[in-house]
Amino acid sequence: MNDFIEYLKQISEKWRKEWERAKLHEADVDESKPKFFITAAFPYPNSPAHLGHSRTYSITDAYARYKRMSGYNVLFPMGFHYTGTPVIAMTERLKQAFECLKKLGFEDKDFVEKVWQAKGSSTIKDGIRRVMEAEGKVDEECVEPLELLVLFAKVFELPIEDLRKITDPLAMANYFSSITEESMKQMGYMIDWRRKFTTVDPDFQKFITWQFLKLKELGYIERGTHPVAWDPVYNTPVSQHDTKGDVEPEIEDYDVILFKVGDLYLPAATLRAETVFGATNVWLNPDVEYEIVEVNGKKWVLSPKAAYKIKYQKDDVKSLGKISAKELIGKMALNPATGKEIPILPAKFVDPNVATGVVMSVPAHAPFDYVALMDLKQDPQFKDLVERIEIIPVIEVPGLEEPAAIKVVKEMGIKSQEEKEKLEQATKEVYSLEYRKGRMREDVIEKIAYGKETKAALKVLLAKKPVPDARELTAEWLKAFDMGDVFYEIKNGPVYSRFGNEVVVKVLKDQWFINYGDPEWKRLARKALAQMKIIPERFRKSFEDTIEWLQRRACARTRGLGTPLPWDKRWVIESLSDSTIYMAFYTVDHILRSNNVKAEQLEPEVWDYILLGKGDAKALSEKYGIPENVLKEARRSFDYWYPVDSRHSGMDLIRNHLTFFIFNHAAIFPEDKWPRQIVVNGFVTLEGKKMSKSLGNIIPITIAVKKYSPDVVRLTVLYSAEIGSNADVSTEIIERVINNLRSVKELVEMVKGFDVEKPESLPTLDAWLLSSFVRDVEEVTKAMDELKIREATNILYFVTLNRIREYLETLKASGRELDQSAKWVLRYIVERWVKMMMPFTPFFAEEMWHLLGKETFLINEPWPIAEKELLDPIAEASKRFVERVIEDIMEILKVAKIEKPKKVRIEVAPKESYEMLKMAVEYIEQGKGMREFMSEAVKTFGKSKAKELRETFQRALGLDEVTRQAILKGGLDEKKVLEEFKKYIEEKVGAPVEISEYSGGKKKPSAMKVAIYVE
RNA sequence: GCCGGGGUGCCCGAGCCUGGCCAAAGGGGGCGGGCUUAAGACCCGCUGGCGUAGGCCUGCGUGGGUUCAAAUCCCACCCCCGGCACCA
Repeated sequence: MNDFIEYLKQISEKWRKEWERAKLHEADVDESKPKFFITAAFPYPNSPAHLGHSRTYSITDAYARYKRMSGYNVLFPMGFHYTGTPVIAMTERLKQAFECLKKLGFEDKDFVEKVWQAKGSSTIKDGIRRVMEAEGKVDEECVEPLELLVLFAKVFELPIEDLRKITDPLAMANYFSSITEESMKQMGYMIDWRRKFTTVDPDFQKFITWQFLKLKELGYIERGTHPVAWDPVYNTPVSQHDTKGDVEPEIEDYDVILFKVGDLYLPAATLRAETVFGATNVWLNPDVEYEIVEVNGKKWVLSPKAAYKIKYQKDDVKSLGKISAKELIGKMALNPATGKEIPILPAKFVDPNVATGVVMSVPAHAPFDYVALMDLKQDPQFKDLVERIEIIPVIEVPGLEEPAAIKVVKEMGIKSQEEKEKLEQATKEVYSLEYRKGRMREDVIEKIAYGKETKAALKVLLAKKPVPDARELTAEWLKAFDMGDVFYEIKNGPVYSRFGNEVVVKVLKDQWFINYGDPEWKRLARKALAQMKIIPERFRKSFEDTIEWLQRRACARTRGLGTPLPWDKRWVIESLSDSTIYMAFYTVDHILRSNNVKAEQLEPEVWDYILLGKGDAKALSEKYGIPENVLKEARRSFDYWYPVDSRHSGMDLIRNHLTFFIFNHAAIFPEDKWPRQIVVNGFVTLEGKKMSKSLGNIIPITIAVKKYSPDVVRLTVLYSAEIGSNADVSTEIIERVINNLRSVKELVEMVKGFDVEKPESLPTLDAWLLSSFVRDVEEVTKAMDELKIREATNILYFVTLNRIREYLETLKASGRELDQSAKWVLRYIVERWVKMMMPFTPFFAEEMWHLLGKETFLINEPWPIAEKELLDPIAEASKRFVERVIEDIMEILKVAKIEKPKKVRIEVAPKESYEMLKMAVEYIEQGKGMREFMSEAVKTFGKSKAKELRETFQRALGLDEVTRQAILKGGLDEKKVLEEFKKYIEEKVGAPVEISEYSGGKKKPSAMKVAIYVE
């Protein structure tokens, strides 16, 4: 096995050189051919590319190669995404790692080795902790940065000397992009590397500048106040690609309701403002030292965490000191909604880390509150207070007598607030029930302490209203008289930025946004999507939902590499915003660069000309000093290659990048330049497990290639799963792939010397093989058109291979040699078969092609055509028929317990039986039923045959399509076929076989169903 | 609750779009045999039940339906997974 892998690696290096020398992957404008522009999402060079990347790129490449062989002029380019936090955060962590080593006095290589040993089968972090403990140098802050160092050194096998050199972003990006580029070349991707660029190249930045000026001109850029997820240390907004674990931070707004106590306010945070009418008390966590903070001129009591968070959300926040919860508990607070005084009580379930750390208590509708109150009844200090509390139901649900919270708590048998899990489940139930079916009770309003006018107004607004409406109204009403406010919280928190800091919500005053919420823009995006092909189609809905869901999106950062915002250079355009139409850049950059066009010359007007065809080349040439022909060539190139015909990426990018891609194209380009197709693929898992940094089970492409060869890696990821689902790479599949490639090679070596004329006619066996192969060609082609790559590879590397093996075995068992016919058929098939392997295992296919004596580059050969005239349903049906006869004989032997048969006699049906069957098939093919068939057939064959006719029709119904075709074409001469395969049958059955016409025995054969006698 | 995916034999997993070569590909595991001093690798056979003649029965989440014929099409339901909504 190792020898074979060595062989595969060797041929891959050989052909890589040959291809590069021949500039085989460079694509230029060629008006004589239809073009196909295919792109895959470019990577962030913050680590070397791994198997997960290789899936997207291998799919893209296989498709590119298929299209090229199908007659298209195919352009497949690649670049590198240097922008933003992904790269910079990695350098920060690496820097920290080296500082940690120094601080803790570890020697780098020695440390890494020790960790790797200590790790065992657990996580890298555990390994680090073990080593730290063993050496008595524990520093939790250092665990994470050091994890990265170990990952790079051991999993990615990068020399530590190299790592020391790449602690600034540009150096790191350059280093990893060159490794990734090399691995892509090793994998044989058909990339036109002349067009490579990075997102910090000056000319690219000018292109992005143009794009943003366009967006601004169109009114899609806004400046405004908006809550954003924020790294409080690095002072920069964060989104999915800026967080650890790529979590999109979600912002949730709590309504804050101010309960007055003396000159202080308790800001209770709630998601259910409408229940304030049923608030019976306010909860504080008795163990927390609260802080008094001045917000908008009022003194709010907040948990320490909330006091910290609110500084990012409000102006003029002043800390005024501390107050322990105990000082407030027992006092009365004013419920602003009802005008009634309610007590402040202690509750441990109140989490000071969530929202304000102050909660209002609505026992009728919140299980936590209800249970906490019941608990308090046991407390002598609060017993009296609690017993005076009257539970006030605010919401009614049809069919429910009791308030929902109480009912659910009773049903679930919850006894104390310690039963957190149960309570959370109860809460879920109550809320979803009341949200969907609940309405505000009329009597709620009666109980409030305000005057007639207020009551009347509230009654009109709230009584009998559905919960969602009432919620909004209540919150608005409270805000209107300064008793309500908003507090933002990270909903899926805690979320950490890539720098390692806990993300907070910041209300940004002058942030720049792209407004994907613009209705006109949304309309264009919908239209663009509607015209686009989405593969697999079932993801279309996700795109539609994302288009609807997208709103304003912060598009600038204060940190990281990238293009400054053209009108406000303090900001850098963030990574998901500068990568939406960059495919256009590939169509022209090598032209501009090879003609020495400088970034300074690439002013917006120039881009207007190149990308939109606006303006006059001659005038622009004079103005900016770019030769006119260069401008024209760039314009022509863009116009030729654009739009993008197929865009490839992983499915995690649907909700951001891919949808932004649609939006931005729709905004900037005319309709005929909108993308044509998006192809989305799933992830790669290893032996059923997600690849993860912490486990260190990531396989970089470079290492996989070293271990298994490029073709094996490619075929494995391509074959593992169909495009839309996750692909599991396992040694099991890898081994099968290797074995099959080896078998293919053996066949090619056998066939390479076959050089014979096409024979006059083919034996049935050969005609069967040939015909089946033609069907394979047809199916593989169809599968590739639909990007069913698993299906295509399955047919080629497994089905076809097995059939050829079967053919050879049958040939041998029939006592035939590799005669002219066999040689011709095998040669015919193997040549085309090898061709079709080009998209999936290009190096291997190329080598096989040349083994066959060919001298052209296979990628320049046309994709095989399924030659329909070679289809032979009679041969296919005959082969099946023979197999069926053998099966039947074996079955008889088994059932009759005959171990060593002396002789097998087969009798075939008389002609008449065939005529009946043919007639039956004709009727079935015309969609006619048994009744029609019988009435006509009885006339032809006579009434005495009625029973046989009925049976024939039944049998015909069960026949497969190919056999039916064969019968319509005249059917098979069963006797002849059996004679032809006699030796083979004898070999299989282990006894001499005798074939004859029906001789009137007790078993009556019929068409396609022989009579068998075993002696 | 909404949207999407899924439930297949001891296990994994294809098939379902386009109904019939489907007792259901391919693996894995198990059993038996070959090769070998032996193990491993490799090769062959068996692996739902019954059956002394190629047959019958049961079967692809559950229950119905369409059809000459359903794993495949339609309806309803149950369960699992992902996303969203919702939830102190």
